[in-house]
Amino acid sequence: MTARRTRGHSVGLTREAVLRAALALADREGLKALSMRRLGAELDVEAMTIYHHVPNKDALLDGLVEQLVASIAPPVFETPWQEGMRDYAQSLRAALLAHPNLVPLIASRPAITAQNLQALETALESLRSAGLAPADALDVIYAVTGFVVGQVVTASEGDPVDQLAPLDLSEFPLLAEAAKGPRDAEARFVFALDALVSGLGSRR
Amino acid sequence: MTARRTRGHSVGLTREAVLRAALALADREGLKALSMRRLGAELDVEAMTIYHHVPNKDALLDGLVEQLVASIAPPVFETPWQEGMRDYAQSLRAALLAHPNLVPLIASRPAITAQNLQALETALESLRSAGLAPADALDVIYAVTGFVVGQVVTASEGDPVDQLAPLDLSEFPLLAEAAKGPRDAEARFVFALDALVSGLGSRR
DNA sequence: AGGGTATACTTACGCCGTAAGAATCATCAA
DNA sequence: TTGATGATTCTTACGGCGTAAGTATACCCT
Repeated sequence: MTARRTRGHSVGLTREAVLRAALALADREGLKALSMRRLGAELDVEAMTIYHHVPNKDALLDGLVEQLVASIAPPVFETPWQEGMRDYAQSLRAALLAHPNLVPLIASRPAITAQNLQALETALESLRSAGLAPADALDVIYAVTGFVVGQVVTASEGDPVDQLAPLDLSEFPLLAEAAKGPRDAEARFVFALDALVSGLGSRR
Repeated sequence: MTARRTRGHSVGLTREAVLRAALALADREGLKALSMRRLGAELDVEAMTIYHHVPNKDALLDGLVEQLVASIAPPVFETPWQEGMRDYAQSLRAALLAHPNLVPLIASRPAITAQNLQALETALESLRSAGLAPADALDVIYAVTGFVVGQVVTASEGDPVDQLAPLDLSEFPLLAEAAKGPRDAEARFVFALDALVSGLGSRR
């Protein structure tokens, strides 16, 4: 009854379609669910068909992080550059939090592609007009990028404070007291980001 | 000829021995090589035997990160606390760099155990005698820990500057200029760490 | 009309994590 | 001494994985 496709009939698969479906699947069901067979099913195609658009699974995963990194708006800096740097950090964090299941991927594969290098170069230009020498600018970008990744990674493992509930709080009085505050992940991030950026500013 | 063991003969396996062998294998051949069968071979035991000392593979991986986190010397803070915080960051970084293959693990699983919470509580005590209120102290520890993880994670993906070689440098003049400096990963880390810690200090 | 090329499918191999159960050993009570 | 009990290990098997190799079909250009 159903009009089953046969061999040779193109279904119009493209690398972009594959990556989009992979991203959707990973977002929806997690990285472990993202297998070639499962992704094939999602695309209504046999697993091996995907290999016509992506050389292997690692390349597919690389494609996912490349897409995610590319989705970040290229930062623009004015004088002083601190505010632009905070904006950059926030949008990087937002991009990561938009796809929490991909965070472990980001943390384990390089995201250096020609396009991303171009964005980096543009940022360096922008920072130079804001008064930062290229070497210093690179250090600053590097510091902030790593910082954001770290904050997101450690926070996405679950806030330590949240894990206190099932434990005996009385054994950890200071922790219990510290956890009383209304601080959430966002506030903590802003607090640390402000500290880092202001520290970077006063140092160079 | 060889004295082959048979069923029932205990080989004296313990959870600790399993974790040690797993760590050694992951260090030597990477996370992908760390399969239950392969680990069994390493211990001269069938794969299923391992399940008597560890409920499943995820628990084994959790054990690895728990061990790694526990290997960090509990930080001690005096007045002012900034120097102790830098020491803590350095020893955390050293612990991570000592097992680079585990970094993706750290980045994807919680490391909250009773022992680690105890270390955290101790650190909070120490920070309070150094003049920091518990809530602020927790924020600071949280900021620095995430920062270190992020620096290690992004740096262990390979320095972007190192990846420039095969590319056309003339397209990215500022990047090329910035890469000329003698900055290595260590120097970059210290630079960013100093900025963060001093920023944290001047803020509270 | 016919051959080349792109696309998709099929089959198969060697891995993986682990559920279920059988075999052997050490210990101890009767 | 014997026999039951529990601890420890090995064996077998299942479903899933990534992907190499080969096959079939459809479209396009001459």
